[in-house]
Amino acid sequence: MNLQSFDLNLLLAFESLMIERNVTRAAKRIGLSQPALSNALSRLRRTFDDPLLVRTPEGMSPTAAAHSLIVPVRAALAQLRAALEEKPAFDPTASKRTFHLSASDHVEIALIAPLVTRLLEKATRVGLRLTRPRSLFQPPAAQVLADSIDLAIGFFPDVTGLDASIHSEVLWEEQSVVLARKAHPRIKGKLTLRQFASEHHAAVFYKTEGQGFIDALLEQKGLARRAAVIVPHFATVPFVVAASDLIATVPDRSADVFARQLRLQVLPVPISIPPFRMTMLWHERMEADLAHAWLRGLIVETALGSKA
DNA sequence: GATGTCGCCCCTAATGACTC
DNA sequence: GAGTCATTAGGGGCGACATC
Repeated sequence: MNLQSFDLNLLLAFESLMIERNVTRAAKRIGLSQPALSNALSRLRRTFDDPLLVRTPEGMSPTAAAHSLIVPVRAALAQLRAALEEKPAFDPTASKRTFHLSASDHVEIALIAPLVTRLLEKATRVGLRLTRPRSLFQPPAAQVLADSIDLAIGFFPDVTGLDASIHSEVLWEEQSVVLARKAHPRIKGKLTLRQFASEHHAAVFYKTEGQGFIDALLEQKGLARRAAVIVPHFATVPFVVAASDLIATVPDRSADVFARQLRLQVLPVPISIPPFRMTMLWHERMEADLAHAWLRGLIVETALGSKA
């Protein structure tokens, strides 16, 4: 590629698109009109000979090429920003900083474990301190992010109404799968919808009352399931499934981790469950913090690379 | 240095695709 | 059918380049 004929502003457009997964919001983010960003996207597509982001019912979904491109692009932009701001670059090998993260148990299993491996390779003295969010699906208040949490990572169904001071980036899209023990007497690599409804479940319920979304989906089809065990978090579920004939519907990343360790089979859910986006949130006051930008880059890199 | 031409990028407005 | 969002079309501004 000839760098002289490449508009480097396209990298900013690409970064913004990868963060927002929406052309309108990505345009607003970098101060362009929506058609201008749409045009920038089409130029990016021509340049890289790849659609990069494709329209889906859930929004603009990055291709494999976009995923592999964003890591070096982010690194290059971070270096440029550091150079332009004339601040010394963050040295991960020398830093003793401890980052405070808010994450659910699922995020800990799917992301934090591989993140720690990378952290130990690159920044032996940097620490992580994790706290459990008060509400799993509600983003923390802007003041909390500003004062006591460096990053909040989780499934936040509605990030459109966030305070303007909160920045967000989608890390990955999670699919749901079914876990059953390999020695299950009735399940051998396949699961019909009727069988899914008739088996006893280990269910994850964050609320103390009301109906779960899987129960609502089954009800639409005139079916119901029996939750023999209800727990408030994902971490217990694979152990319950491994020790019983119960089945459980869990996020695929956690399922992959536990299936390898606990002799479990992972099966497609025989009912259409929309994927949910795992998102990282941070306060705008962290934007100029090079150490924070470095950690965000490492998290994005880990999220892209830790999918089994 | 001044002027004209060309190409690029952004804008507004219109259109198309998709979902509910 | 209405609403949302991406794409396309046409026009204007601006910079690069060639010519005088």
